[in-house]
Amino acid sequence: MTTIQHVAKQAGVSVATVSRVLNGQNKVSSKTRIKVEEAIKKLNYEPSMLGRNLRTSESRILLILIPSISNPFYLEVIKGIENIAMSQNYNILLCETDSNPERENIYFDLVRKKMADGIISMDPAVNVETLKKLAEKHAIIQCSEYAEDSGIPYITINNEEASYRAVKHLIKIGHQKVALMNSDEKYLYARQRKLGYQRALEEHGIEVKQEYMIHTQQLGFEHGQQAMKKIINLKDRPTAVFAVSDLLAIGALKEINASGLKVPDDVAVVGFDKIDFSNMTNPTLTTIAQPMYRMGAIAAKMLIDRIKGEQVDSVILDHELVIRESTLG
Amino acid sequence: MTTIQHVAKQAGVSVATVSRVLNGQNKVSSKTRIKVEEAIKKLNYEPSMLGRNLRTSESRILLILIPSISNPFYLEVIKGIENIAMSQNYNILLCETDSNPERENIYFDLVRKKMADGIISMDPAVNVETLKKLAEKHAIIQCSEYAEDSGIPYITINNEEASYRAVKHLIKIGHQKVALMNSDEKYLYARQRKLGYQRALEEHGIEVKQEYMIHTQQLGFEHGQQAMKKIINLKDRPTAVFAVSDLLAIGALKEINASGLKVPDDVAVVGFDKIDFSNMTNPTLTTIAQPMYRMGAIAAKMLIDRIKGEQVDSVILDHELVIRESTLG
DNA sequence: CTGAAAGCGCTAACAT
DNA sequence: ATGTTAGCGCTTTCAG
Repeated sequence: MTTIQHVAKQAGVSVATVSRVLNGQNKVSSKTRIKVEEAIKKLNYEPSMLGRNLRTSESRILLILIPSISNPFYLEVIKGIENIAMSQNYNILLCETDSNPERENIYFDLVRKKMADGIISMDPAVNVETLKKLAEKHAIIQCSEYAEDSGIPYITINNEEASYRAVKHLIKIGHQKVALMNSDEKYLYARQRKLGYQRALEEHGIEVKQEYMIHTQQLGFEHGQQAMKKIINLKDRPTAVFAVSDLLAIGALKEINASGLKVPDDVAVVGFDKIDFSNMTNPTLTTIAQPMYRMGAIAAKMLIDRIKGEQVDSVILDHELVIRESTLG
Repeated sequence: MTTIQHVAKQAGVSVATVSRVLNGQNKVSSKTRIKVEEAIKKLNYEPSMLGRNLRTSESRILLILIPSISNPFYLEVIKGIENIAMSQNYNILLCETDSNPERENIYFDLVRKKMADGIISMDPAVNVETLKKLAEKHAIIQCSEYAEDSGIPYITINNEEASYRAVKHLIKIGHQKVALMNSDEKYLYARQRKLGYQRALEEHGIEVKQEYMIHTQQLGFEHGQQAMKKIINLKDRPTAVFAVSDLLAIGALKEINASGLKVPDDVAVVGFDKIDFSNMTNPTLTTIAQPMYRMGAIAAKMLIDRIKGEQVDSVILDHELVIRESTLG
């Protein structure tokens, strides 16, 4: 392997000078710079990050914690993170926890062991206590999902408001019997979206029925199908469903169809996230758009600032209701 | 920061002994082992990968090159890679090239600079010459897409055969006018799947029409929609479409629907990959199932073996035709 | 503007 | 079984 030593010898300078050229420091005369550059080219030298990383005591790796790689919502956020990270010479390690504490701990170890410089946590199931502990010594940002009083900076949207608007839209187009397809209320976003749902109903004098609020274990198509099955079998069947994830909503669409009912005539459906696929279903899905890319980009910037030792403030981003066929007519 | 030195001092042993305990070597008496473990716990010591990595001259990172993170096909493969990698204490760096040579080069630099120990390339658009050059000094495996005579080990399925079976199925259920929705033929898999398409037609004495073979720039819903628009407007409209990706097929489904035609009665559709979505469409999509998870797992094993300096052989995996509603009736 | 030298945290001969 | 020591490849004072 060619090292900085070889280059120094070849160029007839010291390793320090080679290092200076490598790092673009201007304290090098153009004559020696050229000598060094020629040596580098001639020897086909590639500086090793291993040496540099040890010396500078950084890994230039950002860790991203997501529950599942299968949810397109995260993918779009990741794109935002990635672009900012790359532009600042950071690389990202995608860590899928499957909401499994054991896996989570393996990933946390990565930052403890200096394999990563910081964490963007998007996992609702993350152990907040561990996270807080970790945040004492390491740079951490919470993205989308967060623990309110953890003291760890976060970026998110106003879930309660978004949910409120989705349900209000359903009420406005004439629905009185609106079901909520929610995920487990141990997650903050689930509690927030439920609050918005309730506020919209109450504001219009509609009774909040316990049996209209269905919970799913996870956010996947199949879970949406199963939950929809329950809703369809309700004795006073709802005429509209607000699902807290497009994946659930799409599963619901499928199930409604399978049962011979029509969307939106028999049951209207609203999803959440505006994933690409939500525009490919038949009918297309009304949904809440989150600025996923921007959320990721800002989260990355926040984290890098944090790594640099700066103080950063939490951020709340806007959302938008996108009306499509599943609530039309 | 607590280092191995501190632990050694605290335990009253040498750093070598601490290192031995850390790496689970059995050449340590249980008495000293306990002393060391106590010191570690007391000092809350976490070994730094940075030091170890430099010393052992490895990064324990595997680089995965994919064209786009948005195609669920890759996600499933990645899960397979990830599981094997984690079990062997490797981490994976997901690198999305967007089929952009510039980005590709940035990622290649990561292995040149010892930031990664090896590469699993899944990018059809990869620069084969660069890859070959890189493979001289670094561990590389090609996954799914490959360059035939590059000398770089690969794992894939028999694309020609898979395509042949898909088209044969369409012919068997009565279709004579079968369109091929292919991607750019600069990609090997596109050429192979075209070959299978042609073979199936020829075997049944059906003329291969140039205008029945449509090409898309990328594998996305919208590209499938656009391509389907062209197919619908053909003067002798095909009654069946074989798309080389589920994403394209789902776009096609959407477009057929939008034009007022019915699947499968007016147009039958077959996709490729069996991504999760393919079972959520209406109607559900007939498709070729690839063993994505297994493909990833084996690719990871191959790469790690390669990193260890072992010789590995290329692998061809099985595929399967999954018949669903889009070709029923 | 350049060089000498220290040292980041760890592992692995080699010696005992 | 344990300790001593060299050194992985790099950056960064500190001198000159």
